[in-house]
Amino acid sequence: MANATLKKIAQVLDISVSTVSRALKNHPDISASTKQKVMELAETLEYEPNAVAVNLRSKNTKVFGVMIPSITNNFYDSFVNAVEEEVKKAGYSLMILQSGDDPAIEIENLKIYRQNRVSGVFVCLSKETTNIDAFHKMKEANIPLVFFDKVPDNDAYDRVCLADKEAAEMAAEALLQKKKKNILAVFGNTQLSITKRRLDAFKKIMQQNTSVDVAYEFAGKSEEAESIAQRYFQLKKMPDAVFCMSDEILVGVMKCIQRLHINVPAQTGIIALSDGYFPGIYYPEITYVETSGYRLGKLACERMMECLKGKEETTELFVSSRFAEGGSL
Amino acid sequence: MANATLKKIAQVLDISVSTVSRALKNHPDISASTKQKVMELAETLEYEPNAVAVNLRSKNTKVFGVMIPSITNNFYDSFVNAVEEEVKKAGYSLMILQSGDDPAIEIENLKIYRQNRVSGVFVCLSKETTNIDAFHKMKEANIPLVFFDKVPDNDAYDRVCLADKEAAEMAAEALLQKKKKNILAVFGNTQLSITKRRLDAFKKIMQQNTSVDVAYEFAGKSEEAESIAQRYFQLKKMPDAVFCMSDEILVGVMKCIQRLHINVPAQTGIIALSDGYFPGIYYPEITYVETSGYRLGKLACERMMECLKGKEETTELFVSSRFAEGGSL
DNA sequence: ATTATTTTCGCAATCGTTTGCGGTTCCGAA
DNA sequence: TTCGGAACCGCAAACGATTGCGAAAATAAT
Repeated sequence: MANATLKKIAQVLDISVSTVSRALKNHPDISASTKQKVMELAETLEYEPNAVAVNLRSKNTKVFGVMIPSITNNFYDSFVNAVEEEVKKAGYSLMILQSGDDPAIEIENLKIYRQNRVSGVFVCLSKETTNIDAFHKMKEANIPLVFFDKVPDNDAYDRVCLADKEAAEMAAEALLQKKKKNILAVFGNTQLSITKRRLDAFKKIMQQNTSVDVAYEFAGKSEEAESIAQRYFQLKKMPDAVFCMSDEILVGVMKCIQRLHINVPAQTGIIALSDGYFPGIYYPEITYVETSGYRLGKLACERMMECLKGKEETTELFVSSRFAEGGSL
Repeated sequence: MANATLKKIAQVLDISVSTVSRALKNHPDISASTKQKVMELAETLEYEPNAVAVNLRSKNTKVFGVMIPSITNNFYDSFVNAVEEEVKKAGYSLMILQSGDDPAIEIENLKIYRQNRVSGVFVCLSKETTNIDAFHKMKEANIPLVFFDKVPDNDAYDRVCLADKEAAEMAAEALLQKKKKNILAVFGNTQLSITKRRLDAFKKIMQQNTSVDVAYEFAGKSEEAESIAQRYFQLKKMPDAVFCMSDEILVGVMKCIQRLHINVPAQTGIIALSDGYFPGIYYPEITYVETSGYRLGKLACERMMECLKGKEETTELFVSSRFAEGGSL
């Protein structure tokens, strides 16, 4: 008998629904014998509480929203993976929606989250989002928000980010230490704050060392990174090292490296900021500074849980970086 | 005023809750003037229906479950991507749970889906699952199930699969057409039915042509594929082509190719079964037979929608394959 | 003016669960 | 015998929305 309810159990035993409810929760008001009977019947009827009804009454759905530009992305994957692992321990589930980097869909999605009364939402902003008014409504609806990765420029929100500054600095210093003198540095979309932070930090280190020549380029997609690399590696004076701000860029650059049969690290060095998967698929493996989506997910969960406990002050938190030696520099 | 309810609107306008409900749904019983007032107030109060309450009453949550071994997997990603895109059109959302290839967690997850009264579940079985009794309960609870990719051997369930046989045949024939005579064919875990199907089809074609030498090897992970390739490419008689059953294997093989500086396709040809992303990151791009997670997702959705409409007969459906010319063969 | 018919709306039940409050029953103590 | 207090359980409201049915008011028909 699937879909048993408290009422059915009550009718069979000829007792009230409230007694059944209390018995199943081991409430002290109920006698041992009654509890026994109720629990046995519940067992044989395969009773399972209707979460929807429980949610309505408790006003707590135990569901978190996760909004990302696209799920087909290694970085977001590992973020989602971490979050799913973590919140499950506390009995929460995930409702994942993709924005497709479209602010209109983003707003639609927020509406869905509100209507479903999720307990909180993890948000990575789309590339195109400039106006974050829509997110205010969530605050009004008392739904905690934790931004990650692409976060708004607003101290009124909780944000967890990669330690972009630190990571870019580590990479820059590694390049200097290896005495690289003619560096191609490829960054992503300049609109993104993530790009700005990495770029600024990288530049700062480089400017301290005037004997180093750095060319800064920007690529929104792998293909652009590939053609940029193509251009530079056909110069008489080839770069002696390439810095890749992201996996996407690394992939593009490496395709060019393969095309031109450039020997790494003999002819040129490579260093990237990465989650760690892609650096491992090449030979030699790429030296990278880790920017872990997984650890970011864990951190975001921690923050979310604090929000649920009523923490008021908003903060910006960072996950630290780690240098991972490959053989490419 | 966030979290407005029908009741609040009713109180303000001094009318009944039912009238408010009908007015918002444009019910003919309600006068135009009343509708006007209700809708305006709903607008200013930013009323949004409580999906939880609606669900309880309608017994329809408009949420699908998606259970996969792990979300950090390109193939499942594109599947989930497709499903999310598709079901959103019909107003559905997704609740994603990972099994971690653990049958016990799988059963736990099914319970969560039942308690949340999801409208249906897309399931990819874990590698370890042998007993599928737990899935019977879903049928009893009247929750439609659509299995994909790793599906049970049971005609009582709906299944959508890649056309493994067809894809493996296409790849095999491409190898023959290119007059390859000494082929290394790397397959995945032999336990998986997906491996068996691909292997059988591939072998069948190859056996029709006795002049071709094929070495069959099996790798559960990228690293294993890499060391297998390493072994074969150090032989006096190098393979003149490699067949890779999956992206995972392709990545491992390609790492070896890079390590040994083997020229593709001059020294050896490569062909793979793949979703299409990884073949594009190498130069030359890898020739592959497409096994699209995305299209599998679309197909699974179609089937799910039919289940909701009450289709009784269960079927096994396949997504066709497509040959994609790279430059690696 | 009286009856018939619309138009317009409210009552109350329902979905399944939880919980404050009050009401029996029963036991032992005064 | 009577009172006090556990021990045990049910009533009813609540969460928010939907809907069949009946009722009042307004309009039309006779």
